[in-house]
Amino acid sequence: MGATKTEHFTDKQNQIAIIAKALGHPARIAIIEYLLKVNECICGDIVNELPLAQPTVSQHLKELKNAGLIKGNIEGNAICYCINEETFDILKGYFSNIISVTKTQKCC
Amino acid sequence: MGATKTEHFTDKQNQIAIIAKALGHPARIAIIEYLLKVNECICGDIVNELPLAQPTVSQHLKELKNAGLIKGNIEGNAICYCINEETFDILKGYFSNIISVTKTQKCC
DNA sequence: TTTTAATATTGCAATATTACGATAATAATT
DNA sequence: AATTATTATCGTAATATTGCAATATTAAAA
Repeated sequence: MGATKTEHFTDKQNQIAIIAKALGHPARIAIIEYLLKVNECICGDIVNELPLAQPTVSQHLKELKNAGLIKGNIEGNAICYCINEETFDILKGYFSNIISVTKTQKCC
Repeated sequence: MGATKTEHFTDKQNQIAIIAKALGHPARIAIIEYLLKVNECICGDIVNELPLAQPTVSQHLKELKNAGLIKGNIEGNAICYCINEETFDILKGYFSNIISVTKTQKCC
């Protein structure tokens, strides 16, 4: 025991959870906000911006990329990172739907 | 090492991360979707719905409540749970802003 | 081709999460 | 008062995450 019972939930539930989980760390939120500010940048820029070591930043970037929240394009020996709008659209749509349903409900 | 460096990030970044983290598990997404379907319910209903033991469900409800995603009202010896729209509004607003900014950007 | 620059990966310690059996707490019911 | 119903808490094992030093990888530059 201890491992998440992924197989008992729907693909959609797992998809939303994976994306949300990737955003569930302040460093990764800070990376997203930094990308939003500078449009695009390389890993080293983020290392200079955040109070974290290079391997740690690299790991956070990997998780954001795996969840589809950012894109990384190789440019010479560096990698250019930027936000992947599509995945944020999925989230926005998901939460918009939740809000529209709750508007018709009355809470206990 | 091992602990998140919360103090190095802004309150807003930590707030969004805490909410996202609470949604970062398929069981908690399933609980939200069930509440959305039935409007309100008690813990035992969720235990019957999900393939998880009662203490596990109780723990997940606690995390959702701590993050402000659900509300729990005592009704006799049971507790009536329902979605807390306000917190989802925060998320929707946050992601809407991200999307509107990225629309003006060009990715690498 | 050696050096430099930029990232990724490995390995590991510290910490956090997940899940559940056992048990406690609380309030209604008998 | 004893029983029942409902939920929370405790304790613990299994697993996952976080962070970083050391090292590897890759491609440009000297």
